[in-house]
Amino acid sequence: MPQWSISEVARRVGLRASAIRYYEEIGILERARRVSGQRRYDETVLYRLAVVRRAQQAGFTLDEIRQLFFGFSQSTPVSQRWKKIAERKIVELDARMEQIQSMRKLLKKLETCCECETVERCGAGILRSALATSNATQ
Amino acid sequence: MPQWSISEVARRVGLRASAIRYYEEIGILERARRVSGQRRYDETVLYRLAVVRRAQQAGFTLDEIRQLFFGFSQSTPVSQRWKKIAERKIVELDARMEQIQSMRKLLKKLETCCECETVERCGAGILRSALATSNATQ
DNA sequence: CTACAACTTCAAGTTGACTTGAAGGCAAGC
DNA sequence: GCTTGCCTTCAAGTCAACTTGAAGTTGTAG
Repeated sequence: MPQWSISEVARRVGLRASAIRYYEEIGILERARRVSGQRRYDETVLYRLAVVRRAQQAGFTLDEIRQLFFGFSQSTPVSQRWKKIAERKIVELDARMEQIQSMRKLLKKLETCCECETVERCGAGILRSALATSNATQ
Repeated sequence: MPQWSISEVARRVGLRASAIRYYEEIGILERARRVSGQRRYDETVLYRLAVVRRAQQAGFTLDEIRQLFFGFSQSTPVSQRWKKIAERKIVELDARMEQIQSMRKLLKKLETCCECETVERCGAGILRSALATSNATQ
């Protein structure tokens, strides 16, 4: 069983030690055990941080991450609460994907055609398509 | 030709007036003409703000938006510079899409199966898949 | 003339996710 | 015993993207 210091963990996952301390402070990581005052970690922290990173990349806030993944460890097993949050989040993710898709199209179009010193024209297109697909977001 | 006040524009696009002033301040919007000190807009501002919103939803910072869309209006027509930024951005968007996909899968899996009081196990899965698909991001 | 709503500018505050800095603790090497 | 390096805590700073507040201006309605 390896016992890593905070800076070793930081190096392994590509974070700063300060970020890991911060995660502990806000409850994303549980309080690490200490050896003469210093934090010691084993490999489970790597997995936990992998989940955190993925979730962040997908647009979750740290608060949401704590709720979704670490909010109710012992009490609730899978729970309705979790399911609801997850479902809502999946809808959000789908929306984000569409937005990104549409931005990608716009970039591609501007990249190839392009009478695009008039970004306003593209804006008109966006407005039209936004109206066309109904006003989905917000 | 309609001439809107700042709060009318704000209402139409779903922003606060303060946000529109801020956009002018940082150069996302060009300085609006004034009638006795007050800003007046026509419809082109709607298009511009539509582009801005879409870009934001796709994860662009205001700084990037200014560079990409409004950074070099008169000087460069479509320019290499633009193309490079756009290409880089498209790659980024693709990466974001994949991350979101993978998060979606994770949520779905946790939602349906689920021996998931051990989020760490899922973390192990993520780490494996991250290694599998080569360490793409950062 | 006064009141009022809607605007103006400018400075300072807010939120999320950290980082940086100060002041100090502990173990290893010389 | 002293220096060095890595660690600790706690408070304050940073950045983006705005928002809020204060103090003042303008045009209209009564």
